[in-house]
Amino acid sequence: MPIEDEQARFLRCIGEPTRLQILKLLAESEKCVGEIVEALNREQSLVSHHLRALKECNIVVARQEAQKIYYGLADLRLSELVATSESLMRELPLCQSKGACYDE
Amino acid sequence: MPIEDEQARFLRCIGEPTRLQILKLLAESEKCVGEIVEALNREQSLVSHHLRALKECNIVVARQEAQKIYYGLADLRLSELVATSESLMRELPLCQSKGACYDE
DNA sequence: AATTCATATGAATGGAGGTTCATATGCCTA
DNA sequence: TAGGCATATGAACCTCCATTCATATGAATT
Repeated sequence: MPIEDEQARFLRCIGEPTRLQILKLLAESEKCVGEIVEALNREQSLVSHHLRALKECNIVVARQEAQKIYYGLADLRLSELVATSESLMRELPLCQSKGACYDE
Repeated sequence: MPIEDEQARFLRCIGEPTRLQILKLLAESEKCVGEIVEALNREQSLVSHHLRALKECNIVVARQEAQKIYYGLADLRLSELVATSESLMRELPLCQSKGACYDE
């Protein structure tokens, strides 16, 4: 199977709202599961499932400390990828011509 | 809804194998539907559906010339995004430690 | 106007994956 | 070793979407 299959898997792993929020959190600093759960206000099992997906794609690395497990970005360039994709999306042609889009 | 929803939509639009192939083709130069169909050896309707998706995300722009419709990248930085995401994926930690992965 | 070429559209199907619920694992303290 | 805290796992459900098939639109040529 061509490289595009793996690349698509990689991009889709990043391209999920909750996981994007997690990645933006981890771009600040590594965090344990409980901190992520609190910050996103989502179910613990949901966060855990997403962290598993990110880990399987090697986007995130885990470090255990007592009961807690700290997650961090596997590579600093991942936060750049997230940031540049966001700014690029905002600047796309039709977006400019139609005024305000992608409001927060 | 937060910006992450739109960003996820944008990244998932790029993160599909067939669409990635299309984007890499269009990174060379703009092409009409028939050329893309021939290059990818996929059904015409499938390519058309994917071009529609890319266009709705403003990733691609269309230009009509007689019966043919030429598609091109909406922004040159999109090909950079595709390329950097591929090289970044290849370099991720576990990938290095486990030897060859993402073979073509 | 009819036919052909180029592309788009719509419905139907099948599969992948996000979310929730319930439960399991594992580490720590008393 | 019991109990509680932190995280992971599995199944079930449901939605989204990639693909195919059949058909429609539209432009060019005769």
